[in-house]
Amino acid sequence: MTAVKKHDVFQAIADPTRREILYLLSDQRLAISEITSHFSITRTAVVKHLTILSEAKLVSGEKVGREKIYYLHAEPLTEIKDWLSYFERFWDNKLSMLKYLVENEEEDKA
Amino acid sequence: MTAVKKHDVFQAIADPTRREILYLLSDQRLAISEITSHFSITRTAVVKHLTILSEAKLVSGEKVGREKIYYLHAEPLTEIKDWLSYFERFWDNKLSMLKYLVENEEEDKA
DNA sequence: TTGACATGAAACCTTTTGGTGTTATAATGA
DNA sequence: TCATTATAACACCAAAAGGTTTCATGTCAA
Repeated sequence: MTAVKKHDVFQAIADPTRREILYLLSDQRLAISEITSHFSITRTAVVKHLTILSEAKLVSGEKVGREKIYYLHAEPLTEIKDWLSYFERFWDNKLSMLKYLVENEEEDKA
Repeated sequence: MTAVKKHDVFQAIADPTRREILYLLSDQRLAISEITSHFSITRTAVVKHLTILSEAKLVSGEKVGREKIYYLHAEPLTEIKDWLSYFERFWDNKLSMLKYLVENEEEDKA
């Protein structure tokens, strides 16, 4: 898919297959063929998804014998969490927002 | 880009321009041309980004006179927050994880 | 009514995505 | 040693992403 460093963590989680891979690796370390067995796509396609996840530093692979074992590295997801935190006030403060609107409405009446 | 409903919220936030648009709209409602003035891309490209954001229900547009005013609708971002919450244990529990590892190491020594 | 402004819509272009298939190489196990 | 297993490394492909340009249409303000 790609050669150099390109994909960031936002792009990495954009694909449902990649999100599923992250979920699989949250429980256990898995070889490429084991990951592939969970999907209906080819091993080659899985490897490309793993490459993108690697570029985003979300997974790492380690060669063990003839297998390559992948494992989760969740820390980069904090970047998304941080980005999200800015927008949290727009749903967390729904009640205070409503309160504010009601108060202003009463001022209009007065 | 697309006609029918296709893009989900994960795809919508994958693009940095779209994330910037969401940020712009968090302060104020803006017309298409006003949004465009913040970027170095054409109005047409901005409209396509707005369409994708609309499909993900993250923004809505309202025609006012000859302008089309867009505004933020942040609630769908909770889907990302919820997804993220599953992985939070992998960075929040770093200290407990370390504690666990140290304890196991001592057991190995014994 | 006439421009200037704001948008809509279509056609087109290039690069990236998400897949496939094939071939080659390395480790395993009987 | 030999067939099997697990990957790596390519080449190839259709469709989607992200842009652009061009032209048409609706609206506001004189």
